[in-house]
Amino acid sequence: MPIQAPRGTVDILPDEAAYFQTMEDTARQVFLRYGYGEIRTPIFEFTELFSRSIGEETDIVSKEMYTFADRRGRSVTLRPEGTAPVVRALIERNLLGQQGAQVKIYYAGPMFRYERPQAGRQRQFTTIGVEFFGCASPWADAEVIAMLSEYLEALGLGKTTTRINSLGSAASQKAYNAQVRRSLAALKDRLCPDCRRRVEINPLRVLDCKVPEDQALFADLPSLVDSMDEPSRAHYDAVRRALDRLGVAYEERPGLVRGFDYYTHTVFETCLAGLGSQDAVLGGGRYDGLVEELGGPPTPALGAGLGLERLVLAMKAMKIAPSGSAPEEKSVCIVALGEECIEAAAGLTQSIRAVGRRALFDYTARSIKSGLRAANRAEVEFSAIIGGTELAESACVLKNLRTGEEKRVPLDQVAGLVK
RNA sequence: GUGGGAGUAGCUCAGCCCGGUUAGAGCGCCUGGUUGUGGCCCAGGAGGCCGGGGGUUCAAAUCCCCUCUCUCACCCCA
Repeated sequence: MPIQAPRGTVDILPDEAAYFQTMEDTARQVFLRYGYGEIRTPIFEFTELFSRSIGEETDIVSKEMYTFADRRGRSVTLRPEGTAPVVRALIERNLLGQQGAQVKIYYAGPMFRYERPQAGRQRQFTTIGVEFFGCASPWADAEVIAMLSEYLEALGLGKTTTRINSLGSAASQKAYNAQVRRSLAALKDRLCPDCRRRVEINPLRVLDCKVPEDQALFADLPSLVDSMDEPSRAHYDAVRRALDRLGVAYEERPGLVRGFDYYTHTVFETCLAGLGSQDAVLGGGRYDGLVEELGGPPTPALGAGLGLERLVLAMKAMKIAPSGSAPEEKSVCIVALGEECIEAAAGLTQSIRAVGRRALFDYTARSIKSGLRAANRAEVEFSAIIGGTELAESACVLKNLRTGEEKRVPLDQVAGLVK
C-alpha cells in the first residue's frame, strides 16, 4: 500500500490553487484599504497558549488539538485558530503597549483540528483572519463586519447577510450562565443527551438546540440580551446602528454562540449556500479580555476568520472562476520533428520565454501529428514546428492554431513576433 | 467520538442480490486513416493482483468476518 496523505488533509493541485491565490490576492487588496498589515506567525505554539485562551472545556481544546511533546518534552500544538498566536506575538513584541494605539493585522495560513472530516471540514484547513486591536467603539465591530462583507462581494459571492448576536460582558455572561444552570437543573432528566452536556460545558448553547422537545423546555428562560447589563446592551444597540449606517446586511440570531471562551459582546458569522451542513464561511467576534488574559495590557479587540476551503465550495457552487484563469495571449508550443532538431527547439523555447511569453517544449522528438495534438491540448495560441527542412535554414513553421494560418519564420525572429 | 453510503482501467461508473467463460462501458491516452499538419469523424491498441487481510467453496469482484481509506451527517466549527 503506497503512502497516503493523512486523513483530513488534501493536496491542492494547480487548478485548485488558483482559487486560493484569488482569495488571498483579494484579501490583500480589500484589507489594505482598511489599514491592515500582514503578520505571519508560527504554525505551532506552546499548548498553554491555546488552552488558556480558547478554554479548557471547549471541544477544540479538550479533544481536537494536534498536541505533541517536542524533543525537550515541552508540549506544543499545531495552531487550531489564528487569534491567540497573533495576540501572543503582539504582546511579545510589545506592540500593544501605547495608550490609544490601534493595530490592524491580518494573516493567512493553515490551521489544524483533529475532527472527523466531512464536506467543508478538514483536519488541516486554511483561514484568512483579521484582528483589530485597541478600539472599544461599536464602530470597530461594524467596520470589521462591513469589511468582510465587502471582501465576500469582491470575490463575486454577491451581497451576503451576516448573523450577529451579543454575549454581553464577561460578567453578564457569567451571571446568565449561572441562571440557565439553575433553571435547567430541575429539568435535566428531560433534556437531550447533548443538552445535558451543554448545561455543564456552555449553557448558552442549549438555546440553539435543534430538538423540538428541548426548545419547549426553554420557553420560560429569559433571553440572553434581556439579561445583559446596561453597558453591554448599549454596545450591542450601537453596533446595530452602525451596521445600518454602513449599509451592511445583518440578521440578529439570539442563539448564535461561538466555540471559544474568549468572546465577549458582539459575535457574528456568515453562512452561504451550496456548502453542505458546514456552511459558515466566516466567524468572529469581540474579545476584550483576551489580551490581558494572555499577559498583555488591557486592550479591547475583535477579529474574525474566513474558511478558505469553504469559500472555494461557495465559489464553485456559484460558478465563480478564479481570476487569472483566462488563457494567456500568444503562448507557444514548440514541436521538434527529430532528435537533431531538439537543440534548436530548446533555444527557441528560451528566447520566447525571455520576452515574457509562455513557451512549452517537451524535449522529445515527435511526429507532427502528435506534436500538434499536444499543442492543441495545451491551449496555446501558436505552434512552432522545427523539422529537417526548417533546421537547415535556421527557421521554423509558426502556426496560428486558432486560424490555421502558418508561415516560415527565422528562429531569431519568432520571439519578436509573439512578443 | 457516534451513525449512514461507497472503494472495480488515468477519470466517471456498470457488474455484486441469484458465486462459474478471456471483468465491461463512456471519457481520456497511444497508433493509424493523411511520406510533415491539431481540433471533428472513423478504425485499431495499451491500460485492472475488482482497497488490504482472513474465511466459506471444486470455484469469489460477487457470500461471511476483520481492517484501511473516501464520503455524508451528528457533536462542534472556518
